[in-house]
Amino acid sequence: MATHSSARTATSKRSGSQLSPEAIIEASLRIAARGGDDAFTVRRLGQELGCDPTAVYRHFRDKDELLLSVADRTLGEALDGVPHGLAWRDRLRALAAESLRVGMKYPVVSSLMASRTTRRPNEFRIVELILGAVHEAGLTGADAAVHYRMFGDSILAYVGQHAALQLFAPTEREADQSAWSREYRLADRERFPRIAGLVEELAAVTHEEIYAARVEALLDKIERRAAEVRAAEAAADG
Amino acid sequence: MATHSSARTATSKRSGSQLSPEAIIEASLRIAARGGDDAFTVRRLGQELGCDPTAVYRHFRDKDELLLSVADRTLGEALDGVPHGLAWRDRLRALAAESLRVGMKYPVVSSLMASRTTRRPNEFRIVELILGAVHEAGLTGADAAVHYRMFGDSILAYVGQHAALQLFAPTEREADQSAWSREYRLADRERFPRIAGLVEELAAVTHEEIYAARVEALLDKIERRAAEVRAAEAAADG
DNA sequence: ACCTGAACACCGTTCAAGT
DNA sequence: ACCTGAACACCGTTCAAGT
Repeated sequence: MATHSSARTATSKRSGSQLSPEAIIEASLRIAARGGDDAFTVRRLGQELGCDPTAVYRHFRDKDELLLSVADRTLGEALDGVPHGLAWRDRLRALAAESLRVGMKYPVVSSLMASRTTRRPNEFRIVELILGAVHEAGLTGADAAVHYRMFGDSILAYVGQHAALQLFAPTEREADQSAWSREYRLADRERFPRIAGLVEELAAVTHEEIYAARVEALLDKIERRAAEVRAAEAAADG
Repeated sequence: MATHSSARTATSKRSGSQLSPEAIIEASLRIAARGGDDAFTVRRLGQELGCDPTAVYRHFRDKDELLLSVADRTLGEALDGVPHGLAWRDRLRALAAESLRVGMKYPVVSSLMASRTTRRPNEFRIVELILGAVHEAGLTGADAAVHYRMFGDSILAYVGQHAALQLFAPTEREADQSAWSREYRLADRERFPRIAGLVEELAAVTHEEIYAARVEALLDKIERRAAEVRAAEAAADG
């Protein structure tokens, strides 16, 4: 009896099952979605799994390797939200929207992945999707490659930026966000006439508007580049 | 004599001068530019200043307040690199280039600022510059505000993304970066035909090309939106 | 008035010890 | 074969004590 007493006091612990990479990834997603200061710490993960924090190192070389696996899961979740049968522009638009939605669901993950590649299956699927879309738009070869990177890297950066903001302690986030309606409202009209003249408009801009403008800028660029190439080829042929 | 012995053994310490916010900011810039794992830690800063690490808290409420002051200095450095007399497009292009250059000079700072505002003088100057440029492009009111945010936030996100990548330990950065020439080269041709077909082009894309495509996409968007508004106004007038 | 330095509550990770 | 838990080398920050 004495030998089981510590297991007794934490009845949720272990539940008889062995730890597995799968279980660790799923627990990571749960705590990442729950948010908070310790949204993705090894100790919090051990708590969620009901085991010693360091047990994770039996299944993943280090926390970074776990992060990449977890992140690839979130990429899959975003991908699954993109409907089939859309034309290239709507397909990329949907991918951008899903990436933001899922990214905000697991902000600690997307903020850490803003400049990373998972090099795992779901990333391959997303790359294939974007390459298919830019091909459908009319880009080939090096043009397709550059514009794929432009789109993919930008979405990653935007989502990571949004997510990092959400991770902030509410008080600091508020200070950063309310800058437009507070500090900027007090800007010296002599030195900063443009700011002074647009103070109301600057305070009224929403994240949705900004994200839409960013995504549309990228889609427009792909479309225009394809038109440029077509025009050049027509000129060469004629 | 005994009372001075500890000061003796560290002759570079204090050098008689009081600590000041200025001195702390400049020391922060020096260690941030030098890079490394402890590029911006309180302990490393104390070492650089030749004083106890916690002395910094006499002059800044916390590390975040110091970060914002340091970041605003880097914004000023970027701004000073933008030549006068350029037309709006070249002015924004120059700002984007200088932001990247300075951001990579202090990667630890720009990676931390990717989703932040400093709410300090040099940020006001940059906002004024961008607003002036979009106004020159032909945007007014809410359009000017949204497209300013689109441009400003995107540059911040791109530079932060680049900087975060550079901060990585070389081995991990290499793994992430070489993905295109390693993992992706091994992609299954059946499942990922687009990737397989563009493997060489994907591996050959440079950061400079990607950054140029991203920036030009934003500039094009501003120009096209202005043209749209002009066309709508002409239609309403005629 | 300002700086010091021990201390606290955290991190990720290692490793000898358990089972 | 796998997990445990003490320990290590770090963080940012607080606070009583020095000068």
